[in-house]
Amino acid sequence: MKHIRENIGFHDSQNKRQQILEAAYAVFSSKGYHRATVDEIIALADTGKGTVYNYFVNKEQLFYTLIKECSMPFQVIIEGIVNSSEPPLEKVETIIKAFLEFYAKHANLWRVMMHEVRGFGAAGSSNFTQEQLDKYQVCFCETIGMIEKVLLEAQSKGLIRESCDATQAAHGLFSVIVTFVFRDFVGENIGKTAHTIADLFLYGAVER
Amino acid sequence: MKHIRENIGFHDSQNKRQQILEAAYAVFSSKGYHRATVDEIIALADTGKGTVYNYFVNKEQLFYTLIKECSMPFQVIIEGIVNSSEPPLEKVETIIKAFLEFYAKHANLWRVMMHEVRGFGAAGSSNFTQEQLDKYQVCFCETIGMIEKVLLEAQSKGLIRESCDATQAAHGLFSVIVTFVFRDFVGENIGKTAHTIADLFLYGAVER
Amino acid sequence: MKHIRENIGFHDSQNKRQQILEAAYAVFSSKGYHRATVDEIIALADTGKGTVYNYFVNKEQLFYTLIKECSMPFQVIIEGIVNSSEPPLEKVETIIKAFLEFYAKHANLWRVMMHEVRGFGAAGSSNFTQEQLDKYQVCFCETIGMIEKVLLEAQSKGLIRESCDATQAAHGLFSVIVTFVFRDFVGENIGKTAHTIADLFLYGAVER
Amino acid sequence: MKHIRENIGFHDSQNKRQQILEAAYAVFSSKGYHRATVDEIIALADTGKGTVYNYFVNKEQLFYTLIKECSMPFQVIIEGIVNSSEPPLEKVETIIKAFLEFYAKHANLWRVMMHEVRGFGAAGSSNFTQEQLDKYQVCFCETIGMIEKVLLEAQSKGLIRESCDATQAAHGLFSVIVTFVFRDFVGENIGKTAHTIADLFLYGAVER
DNA sequence: CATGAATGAGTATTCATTCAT
DNA sequence: GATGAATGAATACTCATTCAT
Repeated sequence: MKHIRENIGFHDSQNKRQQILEAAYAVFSSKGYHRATVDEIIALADTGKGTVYNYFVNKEQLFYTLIKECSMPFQVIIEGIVNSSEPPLEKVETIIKAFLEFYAKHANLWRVMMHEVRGFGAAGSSNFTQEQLDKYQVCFCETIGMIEKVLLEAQSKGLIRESCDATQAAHGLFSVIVTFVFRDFVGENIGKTAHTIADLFLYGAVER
Repeated sequence: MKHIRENIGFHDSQNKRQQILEAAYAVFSSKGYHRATVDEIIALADTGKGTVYNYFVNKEQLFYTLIKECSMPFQVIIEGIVNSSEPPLEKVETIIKAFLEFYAKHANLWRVMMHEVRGFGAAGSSNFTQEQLDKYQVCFCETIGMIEKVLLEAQSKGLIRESCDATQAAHGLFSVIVTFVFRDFVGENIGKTAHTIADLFLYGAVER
Repeated sequence: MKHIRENIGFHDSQNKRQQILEAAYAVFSSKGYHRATVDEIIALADTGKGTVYNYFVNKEQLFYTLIKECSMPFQVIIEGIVNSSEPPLEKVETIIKAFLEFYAKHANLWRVMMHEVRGFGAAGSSNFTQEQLDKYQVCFCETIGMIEKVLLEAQSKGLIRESCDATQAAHGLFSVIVTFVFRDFVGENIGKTAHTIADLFLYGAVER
Repeated sequence: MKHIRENIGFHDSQNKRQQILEAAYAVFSSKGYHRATVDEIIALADTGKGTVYNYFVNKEQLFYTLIKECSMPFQVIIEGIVNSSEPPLEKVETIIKAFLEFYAKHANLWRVMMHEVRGFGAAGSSNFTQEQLDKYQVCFCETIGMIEKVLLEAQSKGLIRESCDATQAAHGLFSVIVTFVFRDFVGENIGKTAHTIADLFLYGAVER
C-alpha cells in the first residue's frame, strides 16, 4: 500500500513538472520565446500559474531547463561518436547524421533558442542578460566543438588539408546542417542527406 | 520665392523620412526588432511620434522599408556579377566576396532581420504575419537564387558535379557566408576570406 | 512508555507552535507585516507550511497572537504600578519607565503593529478588517488608559491641574514615549530618560 | 484664437496631470500606499493607464509628487513663522497651530506617508529603497527642524530651560501634535487646541 | 498532527498606435 | 505635414491559503 501511494505521489508531482515542460516545449517551439506566454503554457499543461513558479524560478529558467533536457542525451551520443574508433572521414559523416537526427527532432525549439542567443553580440539586445546568453552559447558551442574535434583528428592523421581551419570549417559545417534542417532539405532518408553534406564538404563541388 | 519654400518643404519632408530611417537603422541594428522602441527611434531622429506614422504605416513596415532600401543596391551588384562574362568558377569567388562585403557592412541589421524571419514556418510565431514573413523571405531567397544561378552556369559548363544539387549547395554556401560574418571569421582582408570559402566549397576539405 | 510518547507529542506540538511564534516574531519585526511571508516564517521555524495553518487560522491571526502574547505580561506589570501605593507624581515616572522598558524591548514588532493599525479609521485601508483593527486598538488603548488612570489619581489629589484633560495628556505622553523609543532617544540609562520625560511633562519647558 | 487653443491645450494636459494627482490623493489617503492600485486611481481620474506613466515614472514617484506638492506651501508658511519677530514663547504656540492646520488638512495622506517611512530603520522592510525612504524622511525631518529652531531661539533668550534637549523636545512636541490630529482631539477651534498643547508643553501638568 | 504541492487572484508596467490641434 | 498627449491591451510574477496524503 505504502509504496503505491508514494509512487502515486511521486508521479503526481513529477507529472506536474513534466506536464509543464511538455506544454512549454510545445508553446516555445511554435511561438518563440517572447510570444510564448506563461498563460498559454499553463492552459496547455492544465495547471495553475503558481505551480509553474514552484518548479521553475521564471520563464527564462523554464526555457533553459527545456533546452538542457533536450540536449543532454544528444551530448552523450556525439561524445560517443567522437571517442569511437571509426575512421576519421567516416566519423565526419556519422556525426553529421547524428546532428541531422537531433536537429530534425527538435528543429522548432532549437530554431527559437538560436533566435534568442545566436550571433547577438551586443548585450541588452535580447531580453536575456549576457550571463544567461552565455549559458545557451555554451550549449551549442560545445556541440560545434565536437565537430571540430573530429576534424582535428582527421587533420592530425593527414586526411584533411592543413590549410583548412578546423574551427571555421566546424562552424561552416554546422551552419550547413542547420540550414538543411530549417530549409527542409532533409528527406526521409537522413543517412543519404548526411552523405550528401559530407561528400560536398570533403570532396568539394568541382567536377574532376 | 514659392518654389524655394516648396523645395524647403520638400527637403524637409524627405529629411524627416531620412532621419527616421537612419535612426531606425541604428536602433534596430543595436536592439533587435522587439526591443527597439518607436520612442527611441524618434528621440534619435529628433522628430515627433506622429511623424513616423505619417511616413510608415507601422513599426513593421518601417523595418521592412529599411531592409528593402539596404538590399536594393546589393541586388544590383550581384546581378551585375551573375551576368558578367567572368569564368564560372571565378565568378563563385567573386559573388562570395560581394556577399561578404554586403553582410559585413549590414551585419547587425541583417542579423536582426534573420532573427525575425528565418526558419519561422508557422505564422503567429513572430509578431509578423505569414504574409509579412514571406516578403522578407523573398528578400534573401532571391539573393540565394543568384548564387544558385552561378552554380547552375558552372554546372552547365561541366565545371561542377552533376551530383551536386544547386539549390542545396547555394543554401549551404549562403549559410557558410553568413556564419563567417556573424562569427567574425572575416578578417580585414575580405578577398582572402572569400578565397578560403570558395576553395573549401569547390575543392573540399580532404588532403590530396 | 505511552505517557512519555504523549508527552513528547505534546511537547512537540507546543514546540512547533512556539517555533512558529518565535520565527514570526523575528520576521514580522524585521520585515513588517506585508513583506513578511509565510514562506520565510516556516523556513526560520523549520516547519511545514500547513503546520502554521493548524495552529493559526491565517497570517493576521498569527500576528495578533504574537502581539497579544507580548503585551500580556506588560499589562500585568503596569496594572501593578497603577494599583500601587506610590505617590501619584512618582507613579507617573515609574509608569513611563515601564513603558520605555517594554517598548524598547519590542520596539520593532510594535513599530510594525502601529504601522498597520494606528490611526487607520477607514476599514479596507489596510489588509485588516475594521473588526481586526479594533482588536489591536484595544491593545494599546488599554495601556494608554493606564496612564490616564494615574493622571486622574494625581488630579483627584490636586497634584495636576484641572485644566489638563487626562485623556489627551495620556495620549500625548504615550506618543512622546513611543517617539523616544523609535527615534532612539533612549540611552542605556532608561531611568534617566524616564525622568527627563516625566520632568518635561510635569513641569514644562519654561525656565523659572 | 491661437492663444485660446493653446490655453485649452495647456489646460487639457495639465488637467490630466491634475486629475491623476487628485485621484491619487484620494486613493492613497483612504487605502494607504500598498492597497492603493493604479487601476483604482485611473478609474477615479477617468484616464487611461498609460497616461499615468506619461506624467509619473511609477507609482512611488506619483506618491512622492503628491507628498511634495502638499508640503511645499506648508514649508513656506512655517519658515515665515520661524523667521518672524514674534516673541519666542508665542512663536511656539503659533507654529503648533500651523502644524495642526496642515496636519488636520492632510491627515490621511500624511498618516499613509508616515506609515511607509517613519521609524523604519531596517532597509528592505518596506517596499521602498533606502534612497527613496530618505527623500521622505527629509520631508518631515525638515519640519521638525523648524520646531527645534524655535525652541533653540527661546532657549538662547533664556526662556526655556537649558536642561531641555531641543531636538528631543521638538520630536516630542511633533509627536503630540500628530497624535492630537490622528486621535481627533482637534476640535473646531484649532487655536484653542494649539494653546492647550503649548500650555502643557511650556508649563507642565503640575498644579502650582 | 505534519506536510508541501497546487492554486489563482491580484498588480505594476510597457509600448505601438491614434487623433485632435 | 508635424506633433505628442492619451490610450489600453498584454504579461510575468507573488504569496496566502487549501487539502490530500
